[in-house]
Amino acid sequence: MEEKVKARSVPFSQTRTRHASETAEDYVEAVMELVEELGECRVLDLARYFNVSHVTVSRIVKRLQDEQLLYSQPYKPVELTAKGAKLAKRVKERHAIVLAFLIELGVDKANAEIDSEGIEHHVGTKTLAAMKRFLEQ
Amino acid sequence: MEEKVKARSVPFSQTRTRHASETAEDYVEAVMELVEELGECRVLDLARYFNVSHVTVSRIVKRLQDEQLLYSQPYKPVELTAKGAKLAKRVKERHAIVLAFLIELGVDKANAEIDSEGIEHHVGTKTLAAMKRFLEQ
DNA sequence: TGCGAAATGTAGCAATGGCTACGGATCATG
DNA sequence: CATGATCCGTAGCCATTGCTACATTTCGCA
Repeated sequence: MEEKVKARSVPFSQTRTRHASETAEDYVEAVMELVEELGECRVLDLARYFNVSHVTVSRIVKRLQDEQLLYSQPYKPVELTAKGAKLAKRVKERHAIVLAFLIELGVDKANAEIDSEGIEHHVGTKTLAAMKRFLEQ
Repeated sequence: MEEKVKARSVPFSQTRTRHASETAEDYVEAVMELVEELGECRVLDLARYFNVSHVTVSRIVKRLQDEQLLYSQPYKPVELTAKGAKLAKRVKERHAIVLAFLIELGVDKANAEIDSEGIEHHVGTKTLAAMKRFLEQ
C-alpha cells in the first residue's frame, strides 16, 4: 500500500490557529455591535457579552491590538481600527446572512441565533453564496 | 437603566469547554472511520488524519480515555468504547446530513466537505431537523 | 474636594492543543 | 533471533482561554 490513511480533503487548518481567528472575528463583531448599542465599548461590556471575566477580555483585547484589529488605551474604551472595522463589517454581514438563512430554512429564531453564532465561522465563500441564492429565491 | 448589555441569547458556552467537546467529536468520528477503512486505528493514523504530531494525538486519546469515549493500551490500537461508539454514530450521521445538505444547496463537493467539517459541531437538533426536511422535499 | 464604588490592570494558576527531542516497545525481515 | 525501522510514550516548551485575588485608576456624588 502506498498511502494508508488519506489526510482529510483540506482539513483541519491547525485547530489552535483556527480558534484564535474565530475569537478575533467574534470580538471585532462584538465591539462593533456594542459601540452601536451603547456608544462605546468597555472591557466589561465585552465581558458581559461573552460571559467571561474582564481578565480574559483584557488579555484578548491586548492580543487583537497587536494584530491591529482593535485599539485602546488603559482604562479607555475599546475601539476598532480600520482593519478591525473592515473585518467586523464582513463578519456581521456573513452572520446576518447565516441567521436569515436558518430562519428561512424553518429553524425557530432562538435556535437560529444560537446555531448561527457557531456556524458562521465555518461558512466559506461558496457556501455563503449558496445561502444568498436560497434567500433570494 | 437596568441592564446595559444583554448577554447573548444563550451564548458562548465557554469557548474552551466547547472546543474540547468538538475535539472529542472529531476524534470518535475519526476513530470509527479509520477502523472501517483500515481494520484498526493507530495513533499515527489519527496523526496523519488530523495533520498533527503523534504526541498531540496521544495526549488527546488519553483525555478521551478518561472521559470513557476511547480505550487503548500502550502500543495498541485505539478503540471506541460503547459510549464513544454511540457518540461517533450520532456525529457521523449528523455530518453526513450536513454534507448532503450543502451539496443539495448547490455547494460544490470540495467546499461542501471542508465547510461541513466545521459546521457540523454547531448544528443543533432543530437545525438538523430543518436540513433533513430540506433534503426530503 | 474627596471618598467609595466601579472599571481595569497585573500576577499567577489550570486545562487544552500545538511542537521537538529523545527513549523505549514492537514488529518484519534477513 | 536479532536488528533496524516504525510506532508510541514522556519530558518539557509555547500559545490560547478560562479563573481568583489583589492593585490601581477613574469617576460620580455627597
